[in-house]
Amino acid sequence: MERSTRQRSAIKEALQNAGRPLLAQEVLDLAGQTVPGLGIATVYRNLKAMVEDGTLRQVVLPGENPRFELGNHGHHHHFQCNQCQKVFDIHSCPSNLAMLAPKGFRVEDHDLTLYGRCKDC
Amino acid sequence: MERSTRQRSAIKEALQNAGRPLLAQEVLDLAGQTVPGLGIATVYRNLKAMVEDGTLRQVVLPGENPRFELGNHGHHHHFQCNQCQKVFDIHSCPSNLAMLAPKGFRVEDHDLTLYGRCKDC
DNA sequence: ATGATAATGATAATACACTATCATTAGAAA
DNA sequence: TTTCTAATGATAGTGTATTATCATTATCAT
Repeated sequence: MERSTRQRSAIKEALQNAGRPLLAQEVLDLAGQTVPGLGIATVYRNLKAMVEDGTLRQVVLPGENPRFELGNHGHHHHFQCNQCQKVFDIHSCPSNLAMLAPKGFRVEDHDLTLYGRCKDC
Repeated sequence: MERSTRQRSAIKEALQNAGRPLLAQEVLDLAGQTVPGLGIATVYRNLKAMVEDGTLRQVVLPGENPRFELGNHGHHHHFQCNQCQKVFDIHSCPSNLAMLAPKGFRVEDHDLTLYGRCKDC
């Protein structure tokens, strides 16, 4: 992570352009259009490094492989399309979730995933 | 699944007594107290069969291996303790989640996980 | 432009949850 | 109790996402 490379730029650009969390394989497919021959090892290496330095954040949905999105978003949730399986950001958030927990349980955080049809499906 | 065995009974009993979703390994640990020598293959075999016949349901939280709980609960959500990692049922459910989705997205279902400290931690 | 070395790409290796295999054990019908 | 065979337990095998290895390439300070 000391030198700037075409590969790393293409990976970050792919995430920016997509505007939604991408699987490692999706990153390879998209960034690979900019940098032909891009290797999957390079994708994993850079995704990992960018998560560690805070550039990216991992998005893990139930039963799914990790996805990656830019790390400069605030707290938000996700929507997964039942048809195309793509994941989208939802920038609103329900309140009062803490009161759902049983007595004696302290709520510190939450994860919410909505499922349905995206606007393209 | 045609004969009744001590192993299968112990597995189902472990889930009933726990009253919360268990990992396959947790099922082995608990049911293994009733049936010494219980094998992990038997646990997986029976969990799979019981999910298929509806006796059990799989509970998958983000980044976690599948857990199993009795299948006769209605729609509900889960709470995971940040300390002991155990998962508990939450039998209430927030409403109006559908309105969180962007225009053009149709919401059909949702998953909610609360995180924090359970009453024992 | 050159040299030092970080980064890449191909692919072998790893990790690990889960499944298949198969000899042995044990339900349950007769 | 005998017999048939489903079920079990030990363990080898599998699938697959991710990581390590290493020869080669390309960045960038000089």
